[in-house]
Amino acid sequence: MPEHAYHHGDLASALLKAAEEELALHGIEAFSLRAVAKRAGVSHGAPAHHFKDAKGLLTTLAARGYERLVEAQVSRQREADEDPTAQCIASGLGYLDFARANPELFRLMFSSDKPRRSQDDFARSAGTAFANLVGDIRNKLGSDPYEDPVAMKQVVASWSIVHGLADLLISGRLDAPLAVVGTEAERDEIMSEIMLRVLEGPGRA
Amino acid sequence: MPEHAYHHGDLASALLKAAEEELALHGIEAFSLRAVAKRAGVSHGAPAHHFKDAKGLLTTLAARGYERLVEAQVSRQREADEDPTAQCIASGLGYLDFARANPELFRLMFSSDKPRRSQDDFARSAGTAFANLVGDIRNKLGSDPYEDPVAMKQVVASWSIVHGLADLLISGRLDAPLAVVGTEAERDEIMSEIMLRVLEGPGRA
DNA sequence: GATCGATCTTGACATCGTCTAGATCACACT
DNA sequence: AGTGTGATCTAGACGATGTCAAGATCGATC
Repeated sequence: MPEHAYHHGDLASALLKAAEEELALHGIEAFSLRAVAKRAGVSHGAPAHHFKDAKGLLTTLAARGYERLVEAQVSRQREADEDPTAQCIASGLGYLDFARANPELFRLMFSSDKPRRSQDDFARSAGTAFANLVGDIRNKLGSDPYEDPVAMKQVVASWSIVHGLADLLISGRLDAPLAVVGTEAERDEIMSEIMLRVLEGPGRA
Repeated sequence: MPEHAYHHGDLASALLKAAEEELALHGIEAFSLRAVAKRAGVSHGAPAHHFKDAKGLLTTLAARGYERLVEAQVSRQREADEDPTAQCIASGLGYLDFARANPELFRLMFSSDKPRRSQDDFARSAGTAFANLVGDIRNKLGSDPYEDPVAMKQVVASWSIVHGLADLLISGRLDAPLAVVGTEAERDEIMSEIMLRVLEGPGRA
């Protein structure tokens, strides 16, 4: 394999890899397409042939992110009890795992308008991630959220508590409040208990 | 008052006003300092004398945002029952009001690293907002979160559910799930019930 | 073995944030 | 009252950015 093949062979994935490294290093707000090209060892105009523009590249990167988000959730679910409630909690913990491991990618996926949400790969990946959440809630409640408004409200509530925890966590805003927490297991325990409050549904009060 | 005074008189606040308009129009990711200067009717170099750089301007803008966030919360609290739990709910609804009314400013405040969080005005304003939350929880639980870990956990949980709802709301991700919701009162009712689950603390399950 | 399309390079352009030097004005001091 | 001094704003420059257009290079196919 020549050191500098004119045709890279698999520049698309090389660019995605370089883009993620750049993203993790400098964040979405300092993201530079030219820096990505340089990191991949190609000229600044090369990416245009594989991704229409910077948004195209970032959209696909975000789409891959949703796939890995689901993987992180499923990974937790495999280790958890098969009880529907435990599965929901595990899914939430996986969501937090992913956010903590890939904070800038998480921001790109949820708090940026660079990705084109209507683009095929993004819509599909984000769609399956949401479908999984809906499925978990259906398993727990025994009713389809698309038919039962109460179940859909549970979807909204569950997503919101997990997403809120994730977003505040990666922005460092829970550092001080959670300063006491020592081990990771302790943190998981706290997060689980908080998510459980929402999962238990409307209180009797 | 001359049409074009060489010395503007109050350029600092004129720039903040122009910056907020630009922010609301194009979002933080397409924010341009030169566009702000043009909107304020001054040269592109003028802002530098009042704010060190773009981050300086955006930091102060975010700081003002926190003050208005608190105002929105207090406004809801005044209309609510004086019961501590109702006050917490009202504060959350004010948080949602603010996010929906100023989505891009909200993003700047919580999901951007442009603001310098250590800058005086930002730290102070954000600190007050957080202190209010801590105060509301203390009123409800009767114990100081800074001394009682259980109360601090309640702070984390309450902030997270409200913030998660707000962030997902302004990104449009709850549009489909909440499509059924008709009136604003209905939406408030749903949001209140969800927040109440977290406020009621650990379930008995 | 020539051709054609896909891939990549190179250079150009407008726009961006920031720096510097200079113009202009308000205000205080003599 | 006149002067100058500092604060305020303008104007031009620089490097960096995303995107576009034109050209060079390679692989595959006929």
